[in-house]
Amino acid sequence: MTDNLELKMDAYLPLRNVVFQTLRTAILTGELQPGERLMELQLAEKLGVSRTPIREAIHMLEKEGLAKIVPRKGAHVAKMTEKDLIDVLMIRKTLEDLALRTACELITKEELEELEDAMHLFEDLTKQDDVVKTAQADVAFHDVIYKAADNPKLLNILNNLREQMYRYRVEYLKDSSIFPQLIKEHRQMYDAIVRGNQDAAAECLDKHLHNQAMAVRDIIREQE
Amino acid sequence: MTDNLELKMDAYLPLRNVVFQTLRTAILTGELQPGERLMELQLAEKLGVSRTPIREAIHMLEKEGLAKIVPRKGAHVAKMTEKDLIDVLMIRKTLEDLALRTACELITKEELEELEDAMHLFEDLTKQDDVVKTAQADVAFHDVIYKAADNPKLLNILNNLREQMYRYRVEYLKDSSIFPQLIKEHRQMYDAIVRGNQDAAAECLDKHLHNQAMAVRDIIREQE
DNA sequence: AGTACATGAAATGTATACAAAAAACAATTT
DNA sequence: AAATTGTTTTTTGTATACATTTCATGTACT
Repeated sequence: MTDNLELKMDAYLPLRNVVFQTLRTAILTGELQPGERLMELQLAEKLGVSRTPIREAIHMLEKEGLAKIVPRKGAHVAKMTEKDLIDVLMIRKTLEDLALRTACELITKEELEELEDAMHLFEDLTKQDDVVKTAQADVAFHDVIYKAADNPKLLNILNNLREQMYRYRVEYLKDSSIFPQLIKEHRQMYDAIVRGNQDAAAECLDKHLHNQAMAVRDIIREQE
Repeated sequence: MTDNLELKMDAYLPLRNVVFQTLRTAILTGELQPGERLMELQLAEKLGVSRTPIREAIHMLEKEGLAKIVPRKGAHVAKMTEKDLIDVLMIRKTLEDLALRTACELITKEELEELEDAMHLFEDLTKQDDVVKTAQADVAFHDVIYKAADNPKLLNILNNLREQMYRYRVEYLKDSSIFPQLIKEHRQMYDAIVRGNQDAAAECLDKHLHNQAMAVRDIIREQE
């Protein structure tokens, strides 16, 4: 339930993209909650545009797994059940493992430096109190790894899967007591990658994902 | 280049879905070729509808990886480079392995029968001369396996990835000399699943995919 | 000749109007 | 009171009109 969606008119982008980004952020931050209806006219009036770009943005959201469209009924913010979570996790685990191992083989010196920077940035941000930025920094850390795997399709799928869990995860990042654990996991993963030790890196990743999963599961359970 | 697209008015479906199916089939059969432009007005006139459902159908095609949209430039049928093929295959290999192993654990007696039926149907169709039906039967065989894994998201991703290669693969199925090999691979995979031997099944799958990949690669190379 | 710029055609982006379906509500019947 | 039907309202689906951008062509100027 929200009243103050507002467009950030980034000049030259098609309106549908601006609307998409606006709605996406609203969903990821929980401003638009799972199950909430996405009505075209209502959103169009709220954002001051016509229905057309709203429709197209909603279709884009559906592509990302953030909205569900039911023909002739309308759209709503996608809900995630515990079964969905298990399914997504199984895929993520498999693909993140692939990405990580590939990255271990292909990563360049420059990318290793990027990874180190991303790690430090995350650590610094945990000391401040900005959940959104901290979450973004965490994403950025993993992104460096994904990108090093040099497979855009894989990157795309992983981002999609991650995003579906992301909005539940923001909640979990509000609990700052977990930061030390996250920092430790990042460092272990970084070290393993530097050493080129795929198995060790994969093991870290597995734990990291498992922890995330447990946290998200708790939040999903609460919601029901 | 095609002139005779025609809508199959399946009564109660939203027009966008009908248009989507029409265009999808045209792409998968090669009627609309990789790189060919998808112009809204042109398609709208050809199919006798307005631009709106065409636009929405094109967005759906993009979601499936069959079309590429460039803002303010328009859309075209997606092209696949050799690098794309390698990337897609890496993901497919990983996820099909996951699906197969999960299926080995979860598959029911009924589904095993379905799998056997699908296998026989494929074998029968290879004796006739309908490339499209044969290809569909091959898809159906693998679908039974995917479905047994009981993970709709995984099913969805795998279907998408497969579809991206499918239109190149139709060409390759026209060469009927490869049928014996395909039949053999299906049988080996079926046997391995019946025995619950995950490793053996996975090995079959690997070969199966490898063969497909080589064939698609050749076709892609020809196109350049 | 070659570059820059103007012009026009064609395509996509957006808004709006109208049609059709679904949902909400009221009235009536059982 | 519950169920059913009919009516109104809301919402999505589709068509169309208008705005903007892009691309190609052609012309003027150096």
